[in-house]
Amino acid sequence: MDDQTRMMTGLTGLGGLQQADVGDPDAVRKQQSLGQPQQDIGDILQQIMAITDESLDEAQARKHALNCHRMKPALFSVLCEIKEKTVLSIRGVQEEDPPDPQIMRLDNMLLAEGVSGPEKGGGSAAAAAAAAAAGGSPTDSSIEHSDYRAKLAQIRQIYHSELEKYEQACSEFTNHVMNLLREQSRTRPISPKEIERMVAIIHRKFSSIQMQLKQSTCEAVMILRSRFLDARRKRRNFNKQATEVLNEYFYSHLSNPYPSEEAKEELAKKCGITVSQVSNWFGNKRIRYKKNIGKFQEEANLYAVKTAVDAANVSAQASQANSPATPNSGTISSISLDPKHTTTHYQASVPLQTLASPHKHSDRVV
DNA sequence: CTGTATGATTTGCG
DNA sequence: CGCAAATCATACAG
Repeated sequence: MDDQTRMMTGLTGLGGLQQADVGDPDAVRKQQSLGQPQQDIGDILQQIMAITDESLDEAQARKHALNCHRMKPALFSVLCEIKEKTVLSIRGVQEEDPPDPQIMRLDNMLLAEGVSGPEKGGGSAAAAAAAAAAGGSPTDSSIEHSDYRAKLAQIRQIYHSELEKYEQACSEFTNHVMNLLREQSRTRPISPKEIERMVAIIHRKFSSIQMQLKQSTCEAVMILRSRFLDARRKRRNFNKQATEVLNEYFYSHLSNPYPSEEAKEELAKKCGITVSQVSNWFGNKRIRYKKNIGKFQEEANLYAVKTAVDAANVSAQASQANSPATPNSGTISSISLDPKHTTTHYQASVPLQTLASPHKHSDRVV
């Protein structure tokens, strides 16, 4: 590597150890017997350089010979020292670790989508995460579309298994490299810092791979999401019975067609739809009714009759013929918009009718 | 294919 | 956050 050559030149430069009689294998023995350290060192270095050109067996033998050389420990320590310095300087130069904003964004998104969060956290966790992530995704907390969930779960599973795979591969590889380096450190000067650096490099590489994984997971989620939204736009009409139930409620509460949360839940259950669908329905219904009451006249009469029949069935309280007040009794109405009108009286303060229509109580009175 | 009905979404307000 | 209003995009009837 780069370090190695630098180290070598550094060393030779340091000691001025260039030798004339290089390349002669027999030189070692001659020099050894002569006991000239400088020559020794130069020669040893030369031999080290030459090792790559030798056959494996020869190289092995040479290596062993060098290892047993009496100068070896000293030379080794010098090399280590130099290496330490170079590695340190390299480290100093290229050590910067800014928390990548890109990866942070990906993390946040995955968390918000409930992909990387706690297992099967459910809508609440996802919503909370979304809220925390400030992204403010319009996550409907009551998404019950199992398709979407199933696919999201699938993505999550793939994501996690891949992540695990990478993590495992990373640690395996790191271990491998560390073992290798440790092994080599007996014959080659390797400082702990260098190992550390190597590990850091490996981790960086692997985390970049992980980022790619996160990126593509995000993309998959986005695609799924958009497709899901499209699918939601591909609406299906509610079945007849559901609209009937809804209409019944609407027209029997025409004076105050704002079902409470509980009422919505009940309606949703009865109709086999979600609470937000109930809310949508009432929102649409109110606005459309108000916009063109005439158009709904027939419908209104129809359900008014229905309600009247029901009311008659339930109780013979003729005293309040005016108010069809729901079977579940009046506790709810006080919650909604107009606290003032709790004091019995007529339903004069009706938002719908006040806004739109010349008061036509007649249709409601049956 | 066209017009209407209708569920869902967006926008803006309090 | 719940609602009104406007709007979108499809379903459905003719």
